[in-house]
Amino acid sequence: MEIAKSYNPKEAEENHYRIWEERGCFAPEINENPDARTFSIVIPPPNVTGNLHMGHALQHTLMDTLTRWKRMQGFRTLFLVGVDHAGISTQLMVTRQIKKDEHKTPQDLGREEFTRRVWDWKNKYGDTITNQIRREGLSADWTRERFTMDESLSKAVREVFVRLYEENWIYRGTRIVNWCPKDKTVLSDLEVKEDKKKDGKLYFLQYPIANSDRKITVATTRPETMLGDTAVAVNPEDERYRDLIGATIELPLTNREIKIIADEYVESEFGTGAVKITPAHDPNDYEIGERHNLEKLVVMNDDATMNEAAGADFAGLDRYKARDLVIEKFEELGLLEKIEDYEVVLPVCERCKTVIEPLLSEQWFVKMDEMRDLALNLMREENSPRFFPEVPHRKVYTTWLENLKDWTISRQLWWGHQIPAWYDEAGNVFVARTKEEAIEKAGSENLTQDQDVLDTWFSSALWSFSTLGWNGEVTETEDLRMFHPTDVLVTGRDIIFLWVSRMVMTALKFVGEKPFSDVIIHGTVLDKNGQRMSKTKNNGIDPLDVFDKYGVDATRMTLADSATGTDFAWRDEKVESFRNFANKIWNATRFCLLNSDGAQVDYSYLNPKAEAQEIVRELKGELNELDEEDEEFLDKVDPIFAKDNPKENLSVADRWVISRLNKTALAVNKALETYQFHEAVQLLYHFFWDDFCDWYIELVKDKITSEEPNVARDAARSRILTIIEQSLRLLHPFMPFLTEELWGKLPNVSNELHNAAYKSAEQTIMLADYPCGDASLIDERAEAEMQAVIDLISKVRNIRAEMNIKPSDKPAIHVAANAEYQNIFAQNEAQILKLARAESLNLSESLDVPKASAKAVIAGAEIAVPLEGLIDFDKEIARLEAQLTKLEIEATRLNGQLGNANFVERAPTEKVEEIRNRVAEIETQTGALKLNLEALK
RNA sequence: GCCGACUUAGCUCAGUGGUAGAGCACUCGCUUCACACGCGAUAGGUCACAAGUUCAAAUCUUGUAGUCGGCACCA
Repeated sequence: MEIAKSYNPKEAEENHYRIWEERGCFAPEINENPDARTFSIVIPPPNVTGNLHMGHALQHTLMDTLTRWKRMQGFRTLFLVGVDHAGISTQLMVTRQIKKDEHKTPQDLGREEFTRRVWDWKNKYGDTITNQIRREGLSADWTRERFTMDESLSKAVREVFVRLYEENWIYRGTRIVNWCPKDKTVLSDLEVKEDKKKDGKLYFLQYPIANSDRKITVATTRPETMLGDTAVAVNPEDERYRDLIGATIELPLTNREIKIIADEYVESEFGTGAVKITPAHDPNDYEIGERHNLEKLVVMNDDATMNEAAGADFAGLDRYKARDLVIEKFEELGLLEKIEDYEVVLPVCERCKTVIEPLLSEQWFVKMDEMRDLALNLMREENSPRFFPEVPHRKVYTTWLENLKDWTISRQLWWGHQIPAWYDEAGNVFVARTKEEAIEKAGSENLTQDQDVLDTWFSSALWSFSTLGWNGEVTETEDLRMFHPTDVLVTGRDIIFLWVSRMVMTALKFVGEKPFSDVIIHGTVLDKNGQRMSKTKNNGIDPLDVFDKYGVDATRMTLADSATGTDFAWRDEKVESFRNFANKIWNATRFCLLNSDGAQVDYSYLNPKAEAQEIVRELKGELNELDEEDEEFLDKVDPIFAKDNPKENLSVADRWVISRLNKTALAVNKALETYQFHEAVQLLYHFFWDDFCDWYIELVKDKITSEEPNVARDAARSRILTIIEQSLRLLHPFMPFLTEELWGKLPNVSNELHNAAYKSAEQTIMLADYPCGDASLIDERAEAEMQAVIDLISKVRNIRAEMNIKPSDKPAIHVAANAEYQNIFAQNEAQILKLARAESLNLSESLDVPKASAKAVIAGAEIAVPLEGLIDFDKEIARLEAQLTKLEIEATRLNGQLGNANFVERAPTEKVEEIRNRVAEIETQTGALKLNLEALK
């Protein structure tokens, strides 16, 4: 067989994905079992404008690993993918492009033409990220791919809006909102981030009191807003100002007069204890304004320039120019008391980083109190969703819900779901699913639709069920019945509020059930210095580059190897080690294939009992009353499993590796059940590399490379191939491409190895049965015996290395042990001689060797390697003393424990017994070492 | 201000009451017929610090220091 010397990921990645998709392997319909349990997962929809980043790669790896694992277990799986329309980002991107190409603004084109252009852009470039997702190997059902602007999903959005409005859970109102003057749209609280500015200033402005020569000083970080002041507030308890309450201020730079009012909100200790109140430009001032019936004077335009209400001197000025001018004028008037340096925290737009302007405006809101209670009750009553890791996310989630404010859902954009509200000429609002319905409600055809669109997250909130066909008109579909609630959501911390919580609320409200059972919150991939990756820092690592350099499988392993929920610093060395692992798997398989004549993949080489059970099943048809015909039945089975049957005739090493394999399979499944991906990765890595490659292959190498065909050789070859086949299946959810590539090269693999649900599908490892591990094949005795052999070989190798014995020199090995251990070593003599590179193995009850021997002790045996003329006595003494010291330190500690009456009395008896045994073992070994040392001195 | 997490080998990280682990890097030795992306053998840690609970603490409790995150406030 031709097989390359090293693994080339590119070829495998290009071929297999296309084939899997073409054959429909990703679609749940591939599962033929009508009673199959289902497993479903929906992707957190990335932005249609987006590019794949490491966070996606991590998230997608975890989702796909779970999906592939469940699929192999025979679940009817759905991994649903799609993208969202990313209102602001997409509109900005297309706006920029039109400006560049045609020197036009969206307004020049008009709404209809502009949205057409956005669709053009989407159709042309919108599949960038989905193609990148294919590259990752995600086993997603592309026939069910969704987009938040799809007709049915849009219909769902309108339906939800109308119903919430009808129940008064959506309302329109005038509030202080977060306004981005660059994007010219309102933003929800969650889309506003903070930016610390060390070089901020606090300005102290003096306001003259009317009919008096007194002044009151207010402190502010935004002097320009004083043009919109409609009061100054002080704390009613503040002695300094008590007599001024109710006094009139002649507001400088304006010809307005404002009052001094008293409000508990003001903290006397802060600043001057007097606060200028600008109800139209500050959320707290707005509250005070409401309490005191203050005028709400808007002095800014939507682009953060001052408007006419700010006065002729200021109208048209940018907010920062206006600030300078206000200060200049105050200085001229002698009313600028001082300017202090002050660290300010500015709210900025998450996307464009422009400083947010709090602005009084009319918007649509979702009232969150009842919505919130739906989610809180679900958590209280069913502890759902379950967060992984539970700490801290469960608490963060519930605390956030408890303090939730109403959600601003309108956006001043053209790209998105236009709000289904129409106005008649009198300004009356009619919320309806369609214009026709609105006309009917209004009794008039002269209606104009609300110009705004809905927050993208409003449509994402419906993702778990709108993607499965729910749109208000259609509320029951086969997909909903089968796949909703989904099983697990995998997402990042930053999206718990924006998306996770809102999906919970809307699913409960509209489908009457939770959207998912479990939520995995994965960690953040940091750069190698532990810094967050960001465009501004330009320290991002492009997953596509990593795929090119190390392969997709190695990248997936690297990502899956991070502890669930924990941030980790990206290290190229780590991907490299998994690239090496992939190559190791490739070469181990290659080696076995180069020696595979006469061999076949056959699970009964690992588990003869399974074959016996299979025969039992087959014979059951003939032997209806099995119990009564035991003797006759056993006669039929026994000859097949006679002692000379190669499937039955297992060596210690065979039983050892089979035990290790099954322990690994059991533990991997257990780890995946609790989303401990890194645990599974570590188990597979160490089983395959350490147990299987470093020991088992080496132990059976002579046998399987034998030129001469015989039953024992072919059995060994079959066994090793079968272990590889099992390992590839175990690894497949993590390393889909490599495992598929190799699996297809093994002799006698076919769709017969598929899970029962996929028997008639074309052969592929992704539909093979996932090994669940067989506890009955765990053989502790074989593991203990094999450990003794490994220890013996390791000690001899150690002696060889320390004593600088040339590889070509083959010393004799003398071992003193009891009959049981002698027997174990005798059974493995050939392997011991080969792996320790020794001439002979001499077993006896006690050692009788020349003084010039290197010695070692292991549990149950003493080892000596005679090294006439080769031994360096000083070095040997140092070696033995090092071993002795190690053991004595341990003995001191353990004897200390045993000497403690409280320990012996209170610790569990097994523990005490264990330590006594260990002390006895150490005594034997130290005794031997001391005698050896004596002999050398 | 409130809540929370983290601190373990040179680096990146596992490890929730019973002998401190991995990968990488380091040191030494190997062109051993699958693999130098390899094989073999070493070395390396007061588990941040302090007190407490316990027969027993990296692990539980409290405090301290440092790092980071979320929320709130920010005149």
